[in-house]
Amino acid sequence: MSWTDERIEKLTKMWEGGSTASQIADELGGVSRNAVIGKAHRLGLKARPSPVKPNEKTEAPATPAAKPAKAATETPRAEATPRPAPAPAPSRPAPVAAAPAAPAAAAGTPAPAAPTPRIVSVGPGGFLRQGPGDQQAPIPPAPPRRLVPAKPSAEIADKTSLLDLNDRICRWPMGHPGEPDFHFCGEKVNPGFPYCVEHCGRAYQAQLPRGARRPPPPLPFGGPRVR
DNA sequence: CCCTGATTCGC
DNA sequence: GCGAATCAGG
Repeated sequence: MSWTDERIEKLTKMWEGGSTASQIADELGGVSRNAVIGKAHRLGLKARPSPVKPNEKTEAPATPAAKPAKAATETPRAEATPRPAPAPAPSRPAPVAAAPAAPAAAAGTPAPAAPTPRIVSVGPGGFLRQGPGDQQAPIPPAPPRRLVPAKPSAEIADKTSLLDLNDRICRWPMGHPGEPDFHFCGEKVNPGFPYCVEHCGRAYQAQLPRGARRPPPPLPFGGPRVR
C-alpha cells in the first residue's frame, strides 16, 4: 500500500482527532501501526501526548565533576522539545474531553498552593491532630453568581463556543475544530451526561470487541460532515 | 502481557 | 520515504 492523498488526509484527520495509531492503521488497512506513526512523524504532525515522552529534566549540576566526557560523547540530537499545551485531546468514545465541571479551578482562583511544612502528630486511630490555629485554609471561594457579560457580539450570539461550555449544556462538537464556525451543540444536557439526549445516543454506544470493530459510526471528526 | 507513541536505521 | 525493530512508559 502506498500513501495516496486520500490516505494521508485520513491519517491526518484521525491523528489530529485523537485516534490512536493502531486505530488509524486498521482503519486504513494494509499498513501497520508503526507505518502510521512513522508517516505521521514524516508529515510533521507528531505532537501528541505520548505515554513515554514526559522526559524533560534539567540536569542539576549537584556534582559538577561528574561526567563531562560522557556528555561530550553524547550525540547532540534535537532535545529539550518544549511541549506546548495541546488542545484537549478527545478520547475514543467521547469526541470532546470532558472539560472539568469546575471552571473556577481553571480560571478564577489563584490557588494559594502553599506547601507549608506543617507539623502534625498522629493520634490514636490514625487521625491527624490539629493545633487550635491549624484550621485548614482551603475555603472554596464563593463562586461569583453571575458576571457573565452576556453575548457581546451578535456575530456569535447563537453559537456555543468553547468558552460557553458548562456542565449543563451539550458539548458535542458541531463542525470541525479550527473552522471559523466551529462550535458546540449547546443543547440542554441529558442530566448526568455531558451531552444532550440526542448526542448521548451518539456518544455512548456498546463497545464492540476489538476484532469486531467496524469503521467508527460516531464520527465527530473526519469523514463526511454530519450536521 | 496488553496497550501507547518515539526513535532508529536498513532498505 | 518507508516501516520493522526496538525502546520505554502506562
